[in-house]
Amino acid sequence: MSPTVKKNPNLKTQVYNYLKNQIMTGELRPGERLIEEKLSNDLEVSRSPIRESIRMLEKDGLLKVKKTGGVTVVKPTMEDFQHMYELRIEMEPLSSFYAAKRRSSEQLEMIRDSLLSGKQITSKEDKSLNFHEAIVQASNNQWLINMVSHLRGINSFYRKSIIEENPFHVEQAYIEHQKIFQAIVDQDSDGARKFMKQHIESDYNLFMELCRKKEVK
Amino acid sequence: MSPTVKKNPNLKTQVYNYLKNQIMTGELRPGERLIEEKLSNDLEVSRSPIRESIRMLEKDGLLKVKKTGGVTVVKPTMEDFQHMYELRIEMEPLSSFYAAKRRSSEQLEMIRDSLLSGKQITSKEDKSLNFHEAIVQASNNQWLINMVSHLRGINSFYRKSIIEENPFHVEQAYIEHQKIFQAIVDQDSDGARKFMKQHIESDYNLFMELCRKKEVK
DNA sequence: AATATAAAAGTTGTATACAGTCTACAATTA
DNA sequence: TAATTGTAGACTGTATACAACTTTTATATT
Repeated sequence: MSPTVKKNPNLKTQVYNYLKNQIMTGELRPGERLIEEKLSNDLEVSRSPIRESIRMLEKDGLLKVKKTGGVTVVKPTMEDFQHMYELRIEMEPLSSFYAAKRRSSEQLEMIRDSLLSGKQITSKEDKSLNFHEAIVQASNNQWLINMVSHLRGINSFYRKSIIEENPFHVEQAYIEHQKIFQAIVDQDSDGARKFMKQHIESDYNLFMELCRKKEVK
Repeated sequence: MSPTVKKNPNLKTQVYNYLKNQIMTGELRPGERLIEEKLSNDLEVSRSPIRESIRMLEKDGLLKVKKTGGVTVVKPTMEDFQHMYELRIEMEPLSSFYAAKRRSSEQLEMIRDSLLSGKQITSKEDKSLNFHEAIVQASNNQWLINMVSHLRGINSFYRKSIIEENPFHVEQAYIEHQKIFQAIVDQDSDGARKFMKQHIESDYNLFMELCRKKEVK
């Protein structure tokens, strides 16, 4: 056997990735119930790896067990959203702060790349994800990376659950990204923190505005 | 085991709690490997609930899989510790901030109780856990509660892993707690945030000092 | 027709079986 | 002696079996 051939990750990991993706993309709707045996048939694996991946997704906050038994996709409320922003508005600036302090030159390049690729995006997809992701990575704090990635993931899923169309203010975002980037280049950690805070705040305001429009409709 | 009448929480939850406790108290040492079959024999349950609780503990950051397969108790480094404090030093003040804003009168009573019970503790155990826990709860932000509880849990476990004896500065801590509490009573959210930040900072300094002493020895 | 009750179907929780993989150590060869 | 191969035993990953619960549907009672 060739030693170069990468072995497939185990089934529980594949199932985990599959389900996570289904939830994130909205194929599995909030509130929808997951039936282990049905998944078992559809994916052609036994229930064992399915149950294990369900436990992981529970911990991710994407699934929740009903008191009676049985799991459903989490159904976010506006309050959840509010609470998540209360966190993001502190933690993302924190990640900028440490990114400015500790980024390696490779990491700086990663951030620059994602900044530039974000310039020419359509309003359909949120490539700014990459910019933010590159910044947390550059914070070089594994705990911060995990928490912020997690928050951003759920946040984007929640956002999709609450408002269907999701226009991003591309021009505005790009300007804000530039300011953050420059501060990180200059290793101006306080500036990086401040600009990121403003950026998240304006994202929050945009979101709230969209929610209000939706209510009116 | 015996399929007699068992109404109580399911086995995976019991196993999860048991293992978590074992890890937190240090019965299971950092780096130690967990053998599913051995646990299965010891606890007299099958491997199924054991595997599921292992997946949960992995997500908690208490266990990690080795590339070869098999899980071990996480072995924290000083860098981990540093990184966790970088987070706590932001998030605990944040929880104080929202506690001051949103605490119910019942929650305020809970905080008062834990403040007073913390007054007469020995230096052996950290009852101040309760004070901090009561405060996050009063933030009424479920996401913040989860993250801070998680951080505090791991932090205390890590602390135990690095320095054996763990003297707390009871008097000093009580004074700081009082200031935080008063700010929460007064709904002075900025004050609550500031005092909590000072408190965590002084905790951090104490910890670093202990580490240095240990190195010298 | 409404309500209570029992039988059936659907689902989860747990145990067990088994195959493939890894580890350790003894036997073999250079 | 050192390196290599073989092999038994130890573990894990996955599948399957089955009992206990739930929910639904059907039946009986009033």
